[in-house]
Amino acid sequence: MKLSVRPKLSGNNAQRRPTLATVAEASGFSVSAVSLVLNDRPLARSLSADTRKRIQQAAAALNYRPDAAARSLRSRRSQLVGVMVFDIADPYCTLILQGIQATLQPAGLLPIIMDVHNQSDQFERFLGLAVERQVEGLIVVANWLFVEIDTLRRFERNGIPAALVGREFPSSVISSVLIDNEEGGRLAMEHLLELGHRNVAVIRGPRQLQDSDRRWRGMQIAARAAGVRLDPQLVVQMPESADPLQGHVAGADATRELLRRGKPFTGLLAFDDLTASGALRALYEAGCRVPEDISIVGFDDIPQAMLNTPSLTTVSQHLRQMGEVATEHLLGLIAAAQDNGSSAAKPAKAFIRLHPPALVRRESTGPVPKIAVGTPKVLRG
Amino acid sequence: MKLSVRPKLSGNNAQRRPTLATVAEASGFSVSAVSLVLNDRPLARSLSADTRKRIQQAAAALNYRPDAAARSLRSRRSQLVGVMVFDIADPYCTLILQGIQATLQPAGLLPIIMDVHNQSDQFERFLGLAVERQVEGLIVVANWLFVEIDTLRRFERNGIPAALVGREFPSSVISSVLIDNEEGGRLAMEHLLELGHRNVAVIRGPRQLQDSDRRWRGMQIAARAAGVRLDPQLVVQMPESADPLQGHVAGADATRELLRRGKPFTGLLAFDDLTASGALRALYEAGCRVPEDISIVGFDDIPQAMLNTPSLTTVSQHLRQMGEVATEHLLGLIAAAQDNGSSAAKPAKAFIRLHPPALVRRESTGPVPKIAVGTPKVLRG
DNA sequence: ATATCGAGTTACAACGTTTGAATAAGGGTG
DNA sequence: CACCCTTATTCAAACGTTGTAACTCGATAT
Repeated sequence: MKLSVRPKLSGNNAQRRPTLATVAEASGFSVSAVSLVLNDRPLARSLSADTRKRIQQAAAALNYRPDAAARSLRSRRSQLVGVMVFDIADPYCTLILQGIQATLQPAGLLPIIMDVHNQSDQFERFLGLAVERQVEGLIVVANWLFVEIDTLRRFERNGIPAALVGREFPSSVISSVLIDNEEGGRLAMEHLLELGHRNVAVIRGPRQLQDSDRRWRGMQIAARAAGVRLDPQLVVQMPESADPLQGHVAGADATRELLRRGKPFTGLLAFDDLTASGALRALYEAGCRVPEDISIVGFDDIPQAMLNTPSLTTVSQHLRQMGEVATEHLLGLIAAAQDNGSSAAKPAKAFIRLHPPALVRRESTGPVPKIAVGTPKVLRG
Repeated sequence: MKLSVRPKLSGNNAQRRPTLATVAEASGFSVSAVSLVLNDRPLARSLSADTRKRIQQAAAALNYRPDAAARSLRSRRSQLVGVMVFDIADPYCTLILQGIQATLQPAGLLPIIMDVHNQSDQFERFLGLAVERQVEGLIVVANWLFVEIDTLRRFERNGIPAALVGREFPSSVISSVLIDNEEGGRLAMEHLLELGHRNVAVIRGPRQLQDSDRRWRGMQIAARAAGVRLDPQLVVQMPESADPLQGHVAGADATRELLRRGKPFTGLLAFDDLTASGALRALYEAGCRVPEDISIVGFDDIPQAMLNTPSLTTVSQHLRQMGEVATEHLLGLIAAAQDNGSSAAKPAKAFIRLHPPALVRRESTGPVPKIAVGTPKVLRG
């Protein structure tokens, strides 16, 4: 072992992290051999067992860790996946994030999470970053994202595999995983109908959200099937808002509006759980009890739905699972992109996966009150 | 312009992303010149204005973006900061995260967020990843982190600048930013005392959390100062739990226990907001009204505190701000580490910053009831 | 004796960027 | 005209990895 062969390494004792060269020197083999062994490449099979052992020991002794930058540069694989959420403070997002992270991890990929806060400049910035970092894929949690559809279109160009969660997007390239909103709306309405409610109020979500219309359609279908008429007087529309947490006050406002209109109702379908919590507040102020006087159903099943008093009956989106499904799909896309490389550019047709919702019965719904029409006190008589 | 000089570039039309060489070829200057100009290096001043313009135009035309991997490799700066949270689904974390992200962004640093889920193997994994990715700094949101203190100690070794949020850590290297829990406890207790409450119950937090004891101490101090005795019968202890969201059920259980003991009380200091929401539930079940019968104070001021019915009076931690402060401090550490390089290793003494809390008055507290001692119905008579 | 082989191992050229040193062309000055 | 000083520009060597091509060195076949 000629120790003075690499004066730079032995001389420079400003203790840098060990590199392949360090391990090579320590073990007495070449850099190539070390790389082969530590990556368990097929070629490493042709190295003698003893060599492999010595290299591994040396690496362990030095606590060697490959440099991700060098590796990405050389292998053109960043091991990074960009994840864009519209607002990380929204509980809706975090569960999906957990699903994404859990699925990415065994694949050896690291998520780069970015909160774009519904701002299109942040959106641009993130796209730029994603390209610079050479992310291998992109996941966008987009249900409450108000960025113009056109900006999303930009994804298609750069050719990076991408998946959307919570929003359908007409594209030949980008797939979507989202809840079956129509079915969810149906479930919610059916639940109230089964409990005997006939006067059902509805708080429709903001118009810019795809979800709003679909849930509403599902509710209508269920009502029609049961031969129940939905009184237009009992339907209110939430205003547009860029902040999902505003749902609470919007829900309270909408409910007060309903009460003001004076039309009696015993059931209330809120756009989502935050809306429902706002409704709870408004009803509480008005002095009517849930579920004794009025039953409320939410949507999403965010963790807080369980914490409300009374806890919310809601339509579960299985958010974590949706994150998992989207990520699994993305992993497939990434693998495909890696494979064909320059061969037949098989574009792996985009698909849209509607995730089945499930009704979660909790305390905010109950049988229709027997006395009178069960309207709140303020409306009786 | 000799087009065939670089056959590799012009021949290989499997359209890769443009590199410096591409821009160089297009503009007719050297790679060095392009690099100099695009990075606005001092040396670029010596290039003619015309040259600079042409290079910039070429880069823009090609939509050139530097490759982060190559750049990190060469410059030994990853532009990455590792951010560890104990549970990304905890609203406590997400606000801090927003503060971190907002502060990191103008500094050109990208956070790598990792949810370690209170598991020590995840913790290890993250540390490994952070080293591989050569993160320039580390932020740990650690208030509800149960990893043994020893594992945290490992941070000190690797020499990466680090900051903790929400937990004090005896270290000469790692700084902490956390709420002044004692002051917070004091504020909460004083608030109830000012409202006239004399029989105040307390739900103490899990023993493993530093926060628990300190808040308790602050409460005691305030009580003593006012000459009010805290009845041990009115103090309950939350069990240990690795899941912060469990706080809700633990809070409900603790409150039921308080009611069971039969000692009348009109005020209740909960460990945190989730605990308080659990208390709300238990009191609701027991048929007593908040704040008419009993006043409740939470801690943290998570967004959901506002959404409760009634909304929670609580002690605000200014979570976003704490994230910002910790990050700013970390940026300083990083800059220092970059500067001295091999010169005097000035270790930038670790500091502990106690963030001042603030009482937020909402609906869950009110004046002590006049009738009787204001005990819940079940306890009266 | 030489050609052939395969097992074991290594040299070397990338990947895209940065940067100190080097070069080339003017433009005075002695 | 040899000198040095700007000004404008490029060279070439890294950074740590990876993977292909090539090299040794015995052993076996010709």
